[in-house]
Amino acid sequence: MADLYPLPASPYHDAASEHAVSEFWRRHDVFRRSITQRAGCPDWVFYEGPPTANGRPGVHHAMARLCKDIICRYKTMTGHRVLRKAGWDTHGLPVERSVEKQLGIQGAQAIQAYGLGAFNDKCRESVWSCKAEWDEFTELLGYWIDLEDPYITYTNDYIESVWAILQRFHAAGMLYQGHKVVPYCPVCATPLSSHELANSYRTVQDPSLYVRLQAADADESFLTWTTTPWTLPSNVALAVGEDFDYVRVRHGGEVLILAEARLDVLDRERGVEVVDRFKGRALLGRRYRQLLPFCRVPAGAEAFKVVAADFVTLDTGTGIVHLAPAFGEDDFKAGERENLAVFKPVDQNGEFTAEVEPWRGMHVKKADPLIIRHLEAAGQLYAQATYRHEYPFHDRCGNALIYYATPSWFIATSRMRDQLVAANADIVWAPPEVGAGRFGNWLAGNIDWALSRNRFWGTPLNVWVCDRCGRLHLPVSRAELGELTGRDQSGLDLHRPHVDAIVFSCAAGGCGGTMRRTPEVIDCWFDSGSMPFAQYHWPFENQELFASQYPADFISEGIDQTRGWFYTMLVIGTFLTGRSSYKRCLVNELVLDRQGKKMSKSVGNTVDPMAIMRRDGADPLRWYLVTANPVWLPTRFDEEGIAEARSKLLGTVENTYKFFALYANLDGWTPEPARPVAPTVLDRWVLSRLQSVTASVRDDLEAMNLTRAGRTLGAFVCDDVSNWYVRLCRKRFWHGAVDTDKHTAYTVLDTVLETVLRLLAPFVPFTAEELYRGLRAHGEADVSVHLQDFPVADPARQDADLERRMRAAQDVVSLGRSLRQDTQLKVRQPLGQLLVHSADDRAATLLDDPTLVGYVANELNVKRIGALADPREVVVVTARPNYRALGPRFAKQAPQWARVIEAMTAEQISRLRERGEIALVLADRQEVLGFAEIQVREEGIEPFAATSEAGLTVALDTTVDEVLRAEGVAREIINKVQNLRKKSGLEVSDRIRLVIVGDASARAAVADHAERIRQETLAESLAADGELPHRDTFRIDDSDVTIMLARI
RNA sequence: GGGCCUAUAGCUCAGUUGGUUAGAGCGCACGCCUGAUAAGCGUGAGGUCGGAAGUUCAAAUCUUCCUAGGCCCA
Repeated sequence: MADLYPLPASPYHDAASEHAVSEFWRRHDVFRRSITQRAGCPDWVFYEGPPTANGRPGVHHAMARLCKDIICRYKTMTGHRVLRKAGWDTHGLPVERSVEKQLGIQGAQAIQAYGLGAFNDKCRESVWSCKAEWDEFTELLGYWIDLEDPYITYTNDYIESVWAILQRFHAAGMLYQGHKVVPYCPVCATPLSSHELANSYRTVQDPSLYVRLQAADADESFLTWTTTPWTLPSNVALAVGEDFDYVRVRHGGEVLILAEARLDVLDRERGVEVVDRFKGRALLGRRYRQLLPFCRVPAGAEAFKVVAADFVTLDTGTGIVHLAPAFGEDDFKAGERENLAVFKPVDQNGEFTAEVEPWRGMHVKKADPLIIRHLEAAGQLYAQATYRHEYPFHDRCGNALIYYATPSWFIATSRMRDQLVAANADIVWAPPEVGAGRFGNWLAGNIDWALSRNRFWGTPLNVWVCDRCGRLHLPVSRAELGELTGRDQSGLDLHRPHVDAIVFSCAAGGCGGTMRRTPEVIDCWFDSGSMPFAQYHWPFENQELFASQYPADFISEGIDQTRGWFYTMLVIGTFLTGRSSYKRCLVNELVLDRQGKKMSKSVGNTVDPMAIMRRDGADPLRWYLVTANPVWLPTRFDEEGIAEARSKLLGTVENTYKFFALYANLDGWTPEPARPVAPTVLDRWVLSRLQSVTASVRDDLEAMNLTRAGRTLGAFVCDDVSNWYVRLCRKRFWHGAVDTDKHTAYTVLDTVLETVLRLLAPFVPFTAEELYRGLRAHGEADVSVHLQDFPVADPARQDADLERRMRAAQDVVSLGRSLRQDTQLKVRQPLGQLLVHSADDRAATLLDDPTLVGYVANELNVKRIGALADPREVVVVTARPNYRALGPRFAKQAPQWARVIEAMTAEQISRLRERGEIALVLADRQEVLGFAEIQVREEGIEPFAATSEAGLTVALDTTVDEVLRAEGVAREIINKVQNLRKKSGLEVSDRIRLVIVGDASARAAVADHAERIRQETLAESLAADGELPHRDTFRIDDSDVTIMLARI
């Protein structure tokens, strides 16, 4: 017959036991039912931030998904319907990259040559290259997400939603074309995104020029500095720091202007005479002559003047920075602000255009030496040297990148700044500083969103431009394209190159032009930020579903999403609905290696979560990641921590279940709610703790503090349930019939286990499920902990006073053990008495409770526990100041009063003890002090050993008289016999014959306790001499005792 | 260079509104239990709280600066 309460499948937690749980979930459709059974309940809306399936899942994904999973499972159990639609981010450069690698080609031209259609087809496949691994990852981790019906950003429906959103931005006048300075590879003729630059910096020597620019209105020159001579023909302004100090110096035969802090760059030998000193702001608006007069200033633009900029530093150069807006982002922004001309005499291959006549057709870097020579000849070069610095290179072709202004489409998000800041104020952030700090600062300094990418695999920018009148039109669907072109476009793939071929005539009256699509694709962050809308094909379908699922109650991602998904979600949601698309956001930090270094493939310190989960299962990893460190702090990943999670939490909870199952199976016990119970103080205590823990865990989960919730729960399971309750209750399960007390014990332990498993379910869903089913299924096929409600604390069962008393009992035990350790009196040696005292009522209430006293006496092996009426009897008392009370009362005098307290005599202390207060004098001042100001400490005197902690004093009578000694020896002998039995390979139930040979005192001890020795060692006979096969000799209480035994 | 975060025992982390005796787990040492046993329990050693200055009667805690690490952005 099968056990009523089956034991876990594996002796200890591993992947196999979890696999069985997974199978159960699949067979009984538990995930789906956990949602459908909450139909009609309030929605708790969750949005999945889409991962890309063409990279392998890493341990940081495990962290992020855990945060989502725990909250979603919790909310489901608290009676919400939590739809969890999966999503996949499928567009973007990483996908293109991997396909280029796979095809062995690189660069825009190579892709064009390969064929855009074929290339994008490859991208579409490549997106799923790691799909199988992701599926396994999701399954192994126990991450419950609806993979059947995910949103996929490359589908036509999704693209239509994105288009519809962008069209609205356009309709609101928020879309415009401008310029953006981007890192650019002139050899590959391709712009790079800034994150592609991350690892491409190298230290190089570049020319470093000091150049003089002749002032237009005086016989003096501005001295500037550059490491990119080729940008000098494009110079349109000089930037200074408004608040920096600048000087005019007579130097050789000339007058130069530069920052005072940079005077060192001048050649001292030519003489340096400072003739004037002023702030940078005095220079603003000054004009100078164009250095290399190749480019013309277009009408309406400014050029060749001094402007202010906050990026000017005094670390290098002259404090006067040369600006070429086409070739530097700072320069470009300053240029926009100051309405400066943009000279861009460099073509897309990085070669000078015809404007720069002397060097036209020459690659800019190659022209550097020629430019230097030219300046030298013209007397404009003050000095030259070389400069070592970091400069970016294209990691594909190895060529130096240049910063280069390219046309780009923007969304004018800076106009929404106030709205964005207001919407952010409504978001609950965990931890709060992310919202207030990093994210808030970023919003406050919001700049327009550069939306377009000159790439291939992405949502095409749905901007069609008339080639005659320049009018824009943004179609939003295949249907609209059909109308515009007069052809059925329902089968059209909304990707390049197919959409590139779509042209239609301009609708503007009498224009007659042709509208063609602008070639860019959209930043894939716009895709993912559109997901609240696009996942339901809004606004074309599912209006009601959308309305019920907007905004999200909860999202959770890594901190790296601050300016990624968190931002794009906020912008798009706020623009379309006036509010953020998410109400709460739980942020998780990176997972670092053991040394606190970032994990990276090249360093080889990555951790493979799959390998861990395939071996140990997911629950140890889950528990470790959540409880090791607050999820929003960087976690140093330590595999030993996983083993600890397994042995500590999972091992303990499983062991507690096994303990219960062992006896409940023997007794055939099942819950009988109607049968009367008689709870002991221990029962009431553990149930009270259970309520307190439940309340605390709920509070923490509501506040998205997963770590504290987990730690509270773990401490309860290990310390309170297993280590104290079960330990002290074991005997209740031993004796025969199921009487009221035994039934009560079963009922309480069953309740505690059942509740704990529901509390644990969101954190360790496999273990909780396996044990919960063991406890409750009884052959019913589809019982699942994940279909239950999350526990609610019952204040009626909470007893704060009892918890406090029990705490005191635990403290007394701990102090008593400490005393035994100090005095070398092992617990096996019985002692006569233990005395307890506390300034408050803890000792008294503890002593009033005979059950608690019994536990303590048993744990400490003492015959009697009593009150320590007058601590002076057994202890030396000292008074210690309590600064917490003294400080506010005496302020500066506090340390002096502290010294008065420390000097109190024994008489004074006992007077304080008796009356609760005492008058003390400092200088001429007399004050009445009480226990609030004075703490009394005790230390033992013979024969008592005493110690105190937190106002609780314990004194142990160390007297060992003949009776106690004999009992101690007897217990020692029992212990040795048991060890010898075990060593000799006997079964626990084997009966034995026993011979104990020792000196007179040992014989006396054995004689006194013969009955007990026989009973505990299962000895049929006990003799003082003889020969038996198994023997050993021990040193007990300073004499040799030989023990022999034989199995009967 | 800027913003945000972190630094406490050998390791991983707690430490409430400032209160003088800074805690836990692991590891280590010693010991206990042997009727939850491929388990369980206890005790102990170990810290000038990253560094420096300041505020205060009192600083791990508040302020400033510095150092190291992380994330994001230039």
